Amino acid sequence: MKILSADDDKDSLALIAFTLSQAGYLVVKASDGVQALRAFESEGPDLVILDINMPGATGFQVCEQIRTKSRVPVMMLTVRGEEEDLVRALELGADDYLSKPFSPRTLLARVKALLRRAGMENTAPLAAGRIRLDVDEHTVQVGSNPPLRLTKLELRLLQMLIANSGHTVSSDRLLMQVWGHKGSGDRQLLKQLVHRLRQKIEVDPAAPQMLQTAPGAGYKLVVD
Amino acid sequence: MKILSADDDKDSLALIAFTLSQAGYLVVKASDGVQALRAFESEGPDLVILDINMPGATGFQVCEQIRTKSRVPVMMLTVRGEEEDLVRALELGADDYLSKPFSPRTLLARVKALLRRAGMENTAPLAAGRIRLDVDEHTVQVGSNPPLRLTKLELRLLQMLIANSGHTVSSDRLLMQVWGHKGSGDRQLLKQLVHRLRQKIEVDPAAPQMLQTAPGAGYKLVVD
DNA sequence: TCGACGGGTTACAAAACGGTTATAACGTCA
DNA sequence: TGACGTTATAACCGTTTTGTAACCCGTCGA
Repeated sequence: MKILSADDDKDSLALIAFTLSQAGYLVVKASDGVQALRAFESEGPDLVILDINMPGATGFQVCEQIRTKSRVPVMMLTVRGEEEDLVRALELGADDYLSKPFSPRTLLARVKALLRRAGMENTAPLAAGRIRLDVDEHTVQVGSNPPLRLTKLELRLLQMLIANSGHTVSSDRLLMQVWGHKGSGDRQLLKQLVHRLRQKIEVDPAAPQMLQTAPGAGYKLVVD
Repeated sequence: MKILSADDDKDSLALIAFTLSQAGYLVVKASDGVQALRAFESEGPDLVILDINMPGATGFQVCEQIRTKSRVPVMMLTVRGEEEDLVRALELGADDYLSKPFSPRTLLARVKALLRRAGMENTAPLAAGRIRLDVDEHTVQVGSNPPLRLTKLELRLLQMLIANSGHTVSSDRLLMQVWGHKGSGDRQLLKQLVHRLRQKIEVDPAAPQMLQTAPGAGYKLVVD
């Protein structure tokens, strides 16, 4: 498990790196925003920890950049009392925050919780019932039918539904997970994507068996 | 979702209650530590917000008491610059803190984050007597009957009634909780919604057993 | 006895929702 | 560049949900 930590305060960075290393994580360090972005590109970490106040590019900018291309969990470090910063961070798509100063124990607990929530810890068995998903190939296989190619968005949607198979996932959450933060509120996008996905995976797209609608709530994947 | 807020500063308490109510939470108020503990016992809130400086019993004491019997998320309110307080609060088992003064937006963001972290956001198995509510699916199950689909408003109403099951909830309170500020004063909306909900969940909608009227006051959910 | 009031019921209109289709914008790759 | 697959935006339709108004019918006090 690889974690990218960016902070311009050497001591703080060292403490974070030490704590996480002790816990068995591989830590990549960056001491400013530009470095952080470069490291993000080259290392492809599973989680990112960003200090808000950094030279080069602020944590906000880095977070925003990362969110344009990835949904990797992001934790922001704020200084105590700067609530405005915090709100902005969450709005930019950060998944959690931690106020300095914090204890190593707290940091570790939060990191673990984030990884668990993102479903990173257990290599997500991307299958449910008769549906098997191949993320690398961008394909699904339903039953013993030949595999179908999926687009990026279709794949992500199906991924979310499979991860919660049997339970309804709210439209808002799907919007958030599939499109990132910007998509929130846009019903049409989801409507369309669901429609296209149904055309591909349902036997009779007009009477969906697997990708069912939960009126007023969202959608759910029904497996036998 | 029920939140207990304790603060001896009337203005502060009112602001918190208003903000959270607007966001759809059910708020229980307390203006000192003793009240807070009593309310905690009787209401069983899903989250507790405690001001540190309170007469009766300080936020510390209340937090400590709560922690002896519950793992409910606790947020502490501190005044800026009192670092020792903060550390002590976290040591006593508080999950988060907020420095006064704070913006409503900030409060809401933190509360949501806390509930999310506690896994309360949608998995709350809301139930009272023979009634079980599935917020994700937008369904109720009465006894062993097949689950019924509820609309958004019906769900919210039932949620409020279940959260206070056995006690009468005033019409004004329901109006506020279900529709937000705009609905205040409009009895007809509530009348209608109650009627529709009764049609769905009551065996004989003309003689309601569960969703009873408290004449001149409001409605209450009666469970065996 | 009357009439105002609160609550229940009925009926209908307005708005929101979900599915569908069409079309435009965008990105990629030959 | 142009063709293609993908994604975004808009319009339309039928259905469900919600809002609004009217009426009914008890109770209660003048």
